[in-house]
Amino acid sequence: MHVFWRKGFEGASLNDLTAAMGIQPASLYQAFGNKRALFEKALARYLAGPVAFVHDALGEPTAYAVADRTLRRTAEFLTERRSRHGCMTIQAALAGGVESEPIRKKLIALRVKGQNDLRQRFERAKSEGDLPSHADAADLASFVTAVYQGMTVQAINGASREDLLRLSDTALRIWPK
Amino acid sequence: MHVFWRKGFEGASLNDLTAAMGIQPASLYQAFGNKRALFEKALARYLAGPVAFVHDALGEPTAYAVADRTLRRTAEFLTERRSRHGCMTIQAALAGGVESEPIRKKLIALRVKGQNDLRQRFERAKSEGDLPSHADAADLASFVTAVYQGMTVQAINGASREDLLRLSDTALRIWPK
DNA sequence: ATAATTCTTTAGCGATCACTAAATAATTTG
DNA sequence: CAAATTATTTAGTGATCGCTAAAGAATTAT
Repeated sequence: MHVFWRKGFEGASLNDLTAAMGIQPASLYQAFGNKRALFEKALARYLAGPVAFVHDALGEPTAYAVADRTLRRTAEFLTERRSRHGCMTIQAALAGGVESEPIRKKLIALRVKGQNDLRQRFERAKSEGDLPSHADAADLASFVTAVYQGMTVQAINGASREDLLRLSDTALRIWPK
Repeated sequence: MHVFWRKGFEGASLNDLTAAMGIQPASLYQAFGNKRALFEKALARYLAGPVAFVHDALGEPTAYAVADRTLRRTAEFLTERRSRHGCMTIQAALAGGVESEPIRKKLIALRVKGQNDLRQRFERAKSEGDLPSHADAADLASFVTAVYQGMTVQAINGASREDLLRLSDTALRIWPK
């Protein structure tokens, strides 16, 4: 997971992977089938572990709390030592050759799903009167997601935790009252 | 430029490049030296052409107009057919192996510079009374940049021009008056 | 026109890519 | 315990990677 996280799908060679796992190529293939299947296992582990907070944040009581918690935790997460090189779902395969296209499509679906989850949560917030009726759930979801994604790039650029937390605060100033 | 733009630095093979240019590998090396030098030429052309509007927008008379123009033109740019696969400065080399590290560093420097240019423009706006004194130029620059970067990811995800223009509008609601 | 120079092609370099057959070692089963 | 199964290592596969020497073709300079 860490090798794919740092180097991306194409950038992580089998040599990198087997060295990190302390096994030989044939063992890797016997256990996982191929590089893509291994990546998907690693991705599942990544989603269930390091970035589970994104899903957890949906449980906050209000839409604002959801957005606030998501962005704040993201800022903290991206400035942990292990994730200074960004978010795996974004940078593991943004661009690449044809052989990584299935991976790119999978990551796109994942990102779209995250944005949809947020939209649905905000729609619920509207029906609960927690967001004003003039607020647009899809727009807010797109916005929070964009800030989240921009944070990843800026973390790779070397931004500090304070930088990203301030970015989070700035972004939340748009919140409809 | 288009091959690197679509596939990234590592994802673009010499075969892809020579095929697109209609020449043989040895001609490419005689003309450019190596793959990295060719990438840097293509990157320079990209900056001077397709995304020159980012620099141009700094010439707008007010800070708000700068931000508005930047985000709006970005939304339009990212939904042109040729750039549906994102912005080259972001996705050409976010992650990768050690051999692409100089490219990644170059792109990081470029993104940081863009953010700095924006910050300086906003500082000028403060001194011109065009932004309130309580506004933080660095925070606004980080914010506009993050939205710009998030837009790129969402364009790759398949967002429509209307989606991105609404995102631009939503983001500008934070603007300090 | 001839010589010098530049560019392009042909052909192939060593290295690394993802991946695997066959043999060996370890473990589990009866 | 022996037999069957599973896992690991050894040693390599063909394909592709970025790149280049040498020869031929085109262009430029004299």
